[in-house]
Amino acid sequence: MSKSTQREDHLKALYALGESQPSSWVSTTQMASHLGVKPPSVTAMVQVLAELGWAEHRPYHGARLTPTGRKLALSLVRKHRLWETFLVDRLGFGWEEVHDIAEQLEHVDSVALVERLDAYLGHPQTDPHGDPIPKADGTFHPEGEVCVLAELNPLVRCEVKAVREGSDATLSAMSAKGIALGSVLTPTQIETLPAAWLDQLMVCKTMDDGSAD
Amino acid sequence: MSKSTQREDHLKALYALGESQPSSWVSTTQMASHLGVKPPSVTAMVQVLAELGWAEHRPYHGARLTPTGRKLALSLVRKHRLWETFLVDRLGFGWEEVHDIAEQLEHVDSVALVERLDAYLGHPQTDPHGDPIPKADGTFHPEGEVCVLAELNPLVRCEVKAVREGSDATLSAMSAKGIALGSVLTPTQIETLPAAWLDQLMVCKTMDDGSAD
DNA sequence: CTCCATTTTTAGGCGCATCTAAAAATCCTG
DNA sequence: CAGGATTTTTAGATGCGCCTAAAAATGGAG
Repeated sequence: MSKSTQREDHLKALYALGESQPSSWVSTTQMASHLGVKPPSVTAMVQVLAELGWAEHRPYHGARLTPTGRKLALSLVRKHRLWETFLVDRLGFGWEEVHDIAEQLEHVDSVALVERLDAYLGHPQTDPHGDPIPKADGTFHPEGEVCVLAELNPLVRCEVKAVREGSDATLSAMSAKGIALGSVLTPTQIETLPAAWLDQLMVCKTMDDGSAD
Repeated sequence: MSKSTQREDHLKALYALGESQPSSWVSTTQMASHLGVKPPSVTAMVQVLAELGWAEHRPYHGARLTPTGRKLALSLVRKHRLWETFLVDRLGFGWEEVHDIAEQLEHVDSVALVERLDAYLGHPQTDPHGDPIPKADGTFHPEGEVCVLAELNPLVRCEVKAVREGSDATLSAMSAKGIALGSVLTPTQIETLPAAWLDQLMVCKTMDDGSAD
């Protein structure tokens, strides 16, 4: 709120249109129709974003995010997708109902809130639509990044990469269940595991079903 | 958001100052210092609220909510306190950190969101500061109102008023634990009860310790 | 390469919420 | 109850984000 909802919306539009497009310059007309305002309003706002160092404006050619602007846009996307996840996973909304509400929630200004929400939701990697959730530093969870099994959200096929703080007893119990480094776990399989293991198994998403090789 | 955050803030100020005061007329200067703006700004806004039918304005004497305005103000208080409860109970914030965040969240406009949040939190009757949370209809949970034990939030001393859907076995198990109509349950006691009972026991808050009579 | 159609920016206004300064009403004191 | 001190409202201006209409730049067709 403090930093102006409108600026944030223009920033997000610039990001959304810039990513999905071959040429990196986004026209003000495009942004205008995306935002539901008239082109002159966009021109004015783009000039403000340029003064803030969040965007470049090449008159009569279009606008483009600066690295700073991109980071800010990603933090908005992050907030939006975390809130959507909360609304669907926790409050039981249908995925098609949540966009407008998340649109409002994403403008709430509190770093602590976002980070606590992220932790509360189990550091989800994608939102309910399956779109990836940027991390706090503005990067994405790369395909194949290692995380704690407990934080794998949504549950997907994954490969065991390491075991943390495992006693000998735990390790043998795991191998008794056929779990070892390189094992592939399916969502259904994961749900049958002892809760304590979820914090010990380090995994990464995989397409490999573990049968080959 | 849609209805203007500022109007809502003025409405809330009017409610807050009007409730805690003997005379029902609130001066614009009071509101101004409460809101951190200058008196002329409040005058202007109060005139808008008056046109909307949310407040009465008696020039040079002060302002006062209409019944409609009071209902709107209560729905804002409701949202504020529900969000505070969420932030503390679910996200683990300290009670002193949450006011500013709740201040932003309360302006999010979605009836469905508030009602789902309320249910998710277990229909709490008070917020983390102990202030009562208005119900959706703008009334408060009266002292002594009957609710399901599962929805008693926060846990306080309460009296058993009825048992819902209890099989004979359940009822005798309850009496074995000393629970009957009129029994008084303490928070520590409640935590030891079988989870299933929480949905069956109808209780109301009480000060009575059940020993007399 | 010129000229016209299209896109984009500039110019000039409007509504909202705020401000300061000045005018008006109230209230308090003698 | 008169007059000055205080409170409150009115008047007029500012910043922000939006608009429409007009001017300027681009770019494509002949």
